[in-house]
Amino acid sequence: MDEITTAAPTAPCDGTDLAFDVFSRSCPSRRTLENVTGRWGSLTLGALRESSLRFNELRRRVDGVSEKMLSQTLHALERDGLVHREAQPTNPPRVDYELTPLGREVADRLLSLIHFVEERMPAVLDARQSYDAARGTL
Amino acid sequence: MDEITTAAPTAPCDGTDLAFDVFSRSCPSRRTLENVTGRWGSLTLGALRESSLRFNELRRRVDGVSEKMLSQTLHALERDGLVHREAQPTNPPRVDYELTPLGREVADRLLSLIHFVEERMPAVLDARQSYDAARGTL
DNA sequence: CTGTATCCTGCCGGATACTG
DNA sequence: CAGTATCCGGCAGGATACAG
Repeated sequence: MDEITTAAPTAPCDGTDLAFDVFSRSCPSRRTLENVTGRWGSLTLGALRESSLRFNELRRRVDGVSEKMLSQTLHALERDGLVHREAQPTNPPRVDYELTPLGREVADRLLSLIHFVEERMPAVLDARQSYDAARGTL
Repeated sequence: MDEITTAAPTAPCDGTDLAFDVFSRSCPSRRTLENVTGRWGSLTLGALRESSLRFNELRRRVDGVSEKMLSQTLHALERDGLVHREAQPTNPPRVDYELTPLGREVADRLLSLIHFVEERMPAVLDARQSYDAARGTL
């Protein structure tokens, strides 16, 4: 079933008292951070912050995601307690995905970042031009 | 040189007036978001927010990153105008990396997310146990 | 509609060696 | 120290087919 099993070896983290320091390899928080900030995780959480959505609504909103990756992403986020899956046993089946309270707090911080990046894209694009121009004339 | 050249095809984004909507494929902001939130990008920005660092200091701080990936990550972030590279022509060479003002604003939002995730890891770990337990008994 | 199972490929990224 | 060049294995992830 192609899991994203975390499999922290034995030690949760380093011997420090910063219990979940994401900077150390083999700390479970790093994996969660990757689930959250990853290519599809960030967009999925962002989309769900706006409203709860069904599977195919999500697929359309997160432009470019495949069925497989969306399914995988949702499972990982559900497992981490950030997304709640609400299945209605109707026919045809209807499944809604919504953020948990914890997921909402994560998504808020994520969206703050996302919106900031979108807002400042002109500056980023300028920086790229300067950088590429400087490179070109070397 | 194994670039991370963005190469937006022609259209910057979708035909919408949301100029840089990260949710649409082939919008440059999505690539920048990936540079920022990616596996190594997020940790690199997080580390540099605390203090400016030299190449090998960064390598040690961002536990697990290879020379190649750190180099690549730094180039991408520098190109996007988030990181400034200060090389001193001494011998042995000394190069310091520091955030630009824009990079600092991005890193602040990123660290808000990172710290929140670290802080809530116990809840995440609990959620995982419940999820896995429920799966196991199916 | 909401997914899972399978196959297959590209490229991510680690290891290693080398340069200034 | 601060990187670049090269090789190459593994896995992310897309396409497709199928199931409930």
